[in-house]
Amino acid sequence: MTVLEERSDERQPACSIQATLDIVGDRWTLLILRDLFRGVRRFSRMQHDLGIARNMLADRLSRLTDAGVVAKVPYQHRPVRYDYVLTPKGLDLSNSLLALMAWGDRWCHDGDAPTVLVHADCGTPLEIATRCPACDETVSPTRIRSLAGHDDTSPGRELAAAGAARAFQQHPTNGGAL
Amino acid sequence: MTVLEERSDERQPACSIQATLDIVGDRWTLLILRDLFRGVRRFSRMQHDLGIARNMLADRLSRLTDAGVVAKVPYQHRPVRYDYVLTPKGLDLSNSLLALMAWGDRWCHDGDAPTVLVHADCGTPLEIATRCPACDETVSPTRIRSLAGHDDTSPGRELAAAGAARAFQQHPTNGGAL
DNA sequence: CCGAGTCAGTTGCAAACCGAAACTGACTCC
DNA sequence: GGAGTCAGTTTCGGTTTGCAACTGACTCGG
Repeated sequence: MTVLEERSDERQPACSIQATLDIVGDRWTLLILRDLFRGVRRFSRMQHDLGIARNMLADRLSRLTDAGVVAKVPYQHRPVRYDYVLTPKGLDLSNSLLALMAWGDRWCHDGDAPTVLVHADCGTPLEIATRCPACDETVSPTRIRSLAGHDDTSPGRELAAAGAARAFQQHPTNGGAL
Repeated sequence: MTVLEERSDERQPACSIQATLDIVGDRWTLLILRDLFRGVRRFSRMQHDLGIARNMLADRLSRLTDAGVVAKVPYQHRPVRYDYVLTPKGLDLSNSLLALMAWGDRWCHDGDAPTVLVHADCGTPLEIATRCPACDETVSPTRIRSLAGHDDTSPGRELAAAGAARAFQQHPTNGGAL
């Protein structure tokens, strides 16, 4: 039992972030998914791109396949050789990858992104955002509240965002990136 | 040198996803950030919430502090005890966390989210989306193209999304989540 | 002022994880 | 038919992880 699956003991039984990390919460797994999104489909190509050990790659791909995130489609028989392609479940991770990438662009590369993602229809650089469908506007972290889904008791808790922002203001000496 | 920092050998020197993962690409780190977003600020509370070993927690918090994602603000002297709060850099990770959470809601809990995030101003459940600011619309993964930022040669590559979707259609027998 | 309790963080050690290299089949190409 | 490629699997030693116990430095009640 590896660290990737051991969380079945469920300390936070119903946390979706934990559930997601149980599947993709591993540096190699996320980098493999990045490669898949970029169109890399072959074992050897990924191995070369990532510099990952082959046993690790084989292990991660089979986990992803078991999880239904990736599917193996044979491109050759005897010996069977597979392309690894994203399933709909895997494609749906694009927002997550994009959000991580956007953060890296902003904070690790001073905003000048190594690769820019643009809208295929008009060429405009894309952005990722939390939105309120009713107000039809982008919502800042300070305007987010969490609501218990079922078995919790606190309705409408303030997320840390606002509080943290306040607390942080009071100590402007800390934090490198201010 | 841990797995968290060893990537300075830079196989993909300018990949923002890799850069991001160098900082937060670790299951504990992301769960710690989740707690911070929820308003947990004390060492002992996090330790109890997460079930993480204290040395791990101390290590991760000091990494996050070094990275400027978290700041320590003392709430007591002799002995100095700290609140851990998100810096602006840390707050900016909310989109990433939300995207991971949304994915877990959809694919690990059949869509019935354990916790729902709503707009503080109107109570509407939020969504996270990739958007084109010019077209003012949500962009699906298949309509995304990648553009090299500077030192690459391939302008306007098709991301895997479209191709993978096609390839996957041709083999509808694979993949658990169809 | 004393002893119990709490809290943040460190140290020791066994277990789990990781990656390099070697190995295995089963081709493909000349 | 021999060399080369490809997708893994196995082996093995070093690194990392995490539990448990320990260390300071308080706080609190009396």
